[in-house]
Amino acid sequence: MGGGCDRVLEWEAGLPTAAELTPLSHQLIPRALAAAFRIELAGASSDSPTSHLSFPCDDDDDGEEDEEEEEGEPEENAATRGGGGGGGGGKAGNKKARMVWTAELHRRFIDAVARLGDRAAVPKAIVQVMNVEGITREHVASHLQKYRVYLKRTRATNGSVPPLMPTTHGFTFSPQPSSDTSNRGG
DNA sequence: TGAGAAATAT
DNA sequence: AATATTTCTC
Repeated sequence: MGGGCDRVLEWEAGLPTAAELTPLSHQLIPRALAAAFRIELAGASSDSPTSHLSFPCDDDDDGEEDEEEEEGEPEENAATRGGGGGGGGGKAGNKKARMVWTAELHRRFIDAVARLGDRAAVPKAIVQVMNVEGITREHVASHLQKYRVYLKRTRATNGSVPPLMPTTHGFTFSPQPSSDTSNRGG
């Protein structure tokens, strides 16, 4: 089964292009880091303009237990999906619904945080580098808490055993920032 | 205004 | 339990 340690960022193609990163480099990201991206992106010259991920929102007014799915919209998690995702039929203009943090969304989140670094891993920046449609600062802010709490928990108990997350999402992210790791300087 | 954390609500 | 919302502080 292929697999093993697949740290291959397949969604790498969905990363924001230089044009989108440029505005970020204004002050959010250290120039050295931003510059590194430019090099990568420049050399990659990948297609995929911008894959917009969106959450499978289902408006449910009364929301207490019991929920039925009538719409013909198959619950398609953006996860395990390359770009297609909501681009196909999902039309924007969704209402507010509970955000479903799929593994894919997590990846964007984790990766965004990793790229920015503890220094700039703020909701505002994360939201931007994730480039997920419909996501808000509050969304990531809320999850950021969970994420941080999770880290604290794992670190507090033991700094190396719990590779798995007690959730259905599976927070399996490697401590490795990435191959580029251009955080040099200083 | 924006982020971080805790409490709190659904 | 997971996510959202609110409250408070910096």
